[in-house]
Amino acid sequence: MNKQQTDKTFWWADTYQMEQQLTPVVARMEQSGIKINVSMLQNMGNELLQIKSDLEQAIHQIIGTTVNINSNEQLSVALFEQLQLKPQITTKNKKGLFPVDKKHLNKIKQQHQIIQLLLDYRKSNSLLKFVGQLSDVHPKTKRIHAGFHQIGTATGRFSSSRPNLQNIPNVKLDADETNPLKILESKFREVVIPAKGKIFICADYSQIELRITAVYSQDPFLLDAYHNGLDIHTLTASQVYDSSLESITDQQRKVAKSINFGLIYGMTSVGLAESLTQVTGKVHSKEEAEKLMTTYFNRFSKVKQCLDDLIKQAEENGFSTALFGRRRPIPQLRSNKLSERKSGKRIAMNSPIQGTAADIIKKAMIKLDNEIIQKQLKAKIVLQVHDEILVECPKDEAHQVEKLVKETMENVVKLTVPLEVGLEKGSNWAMAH
DNA sequence: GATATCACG
DNA sequence: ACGTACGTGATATCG
Repeated sequence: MNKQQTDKTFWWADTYQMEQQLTPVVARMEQSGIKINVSMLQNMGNELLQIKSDLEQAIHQIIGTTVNINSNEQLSVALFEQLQLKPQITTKNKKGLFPVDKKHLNKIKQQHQIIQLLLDYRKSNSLLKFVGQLSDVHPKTKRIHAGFHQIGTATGRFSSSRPNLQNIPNVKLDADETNPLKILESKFREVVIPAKGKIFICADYSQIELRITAVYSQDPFLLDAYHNGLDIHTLTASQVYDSSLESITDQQRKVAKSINFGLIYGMTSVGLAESLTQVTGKVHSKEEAEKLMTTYFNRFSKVKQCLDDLIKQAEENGFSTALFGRRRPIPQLRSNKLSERKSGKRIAMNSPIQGTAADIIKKAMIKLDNEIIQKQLKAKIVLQVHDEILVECPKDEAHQVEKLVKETMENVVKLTVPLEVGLEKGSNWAMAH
């Protein structure tokens, strides 16, 4: 390491030091691994194989056995040329074919019974891949030891691989759910279990990125909401629709929630319209989304100002800066292509927010792990999923560790809005108990 | 190796 | 007149 890197004045110093402190924490996390209920997973796999082969047979019955369902090219030809289904989209893809992605399939679902079969086939296929990945356990301990990569992402987040434990399906079932695939999907976090005599404590930051947006913008509505524990989406709806908090409908709240998500992503009218269409099940136009955005930014003018500032700073510097000094170069801002520059602007709005959240949870992991060691507890951090930490601990430690995790995460940094942590305990990662 | 698809936050 | 939400990893197909 050269002298410049250890110099406190070097811009990377704080972030670098934090990453160094985090390294042993990650090492312990990887070494601990996490236990899998292998027999349950196997049963799920068998059930899925059966479902998949039934679907395969039904689909081939309709379009003929020569078609490879996994080939989008062959599938597109089969649907739109052979079966003569009417595409609900004007633009073709690069191969000159109509797309067969989930979004488009959903639009043409009413035209033919085969579409639902295809969607289910894809789902069973996708779930079977998780079965395969989670089966890679140590023969003695039945634990998988995934990789967690503390550096490497553009924003400062973790990534996970071999297997990726940060994209395990997270489906909460409605009480009246009967779809067997949905039910199977909801069981994937149930096969992730603590060792004998231990339990899981799952702690997640509530809306951490939106809170960071409040900190960055110092918008009075957002600050007020988080200081007084108001429902942020309902508040947003009441501003956008100019109505009282009590009169906001479920639909209006859903719209507001999409706006708040979009905010963090540097939303566009098309992106918002698309998200609204997904969330509400009704078609929403680009123009409608544009009006919503205009109203939103009029009401939350400091948010608008803050996003503009983030862009301006990134354009001047060539990089974005998160709250604790983390930088991300954004060369797209100096591209000759308009679409690239626009993309760069969205990155400039999102990176400081996502990056600050990443730093906060990293700091919390360091502090929590150190506290655990200092107090000679047997608890272990076993997973991190961006705004969530999963701890495995002996049952007799549960009470103490629960409190420690929550307080550590909530107080690891002091911001102008409080950080709130939700806690769950359980005998598996689904936490349904 | 690029592209598409699909799982997560 | 464009092309659009941010960040990841795994897998199958196709050239």
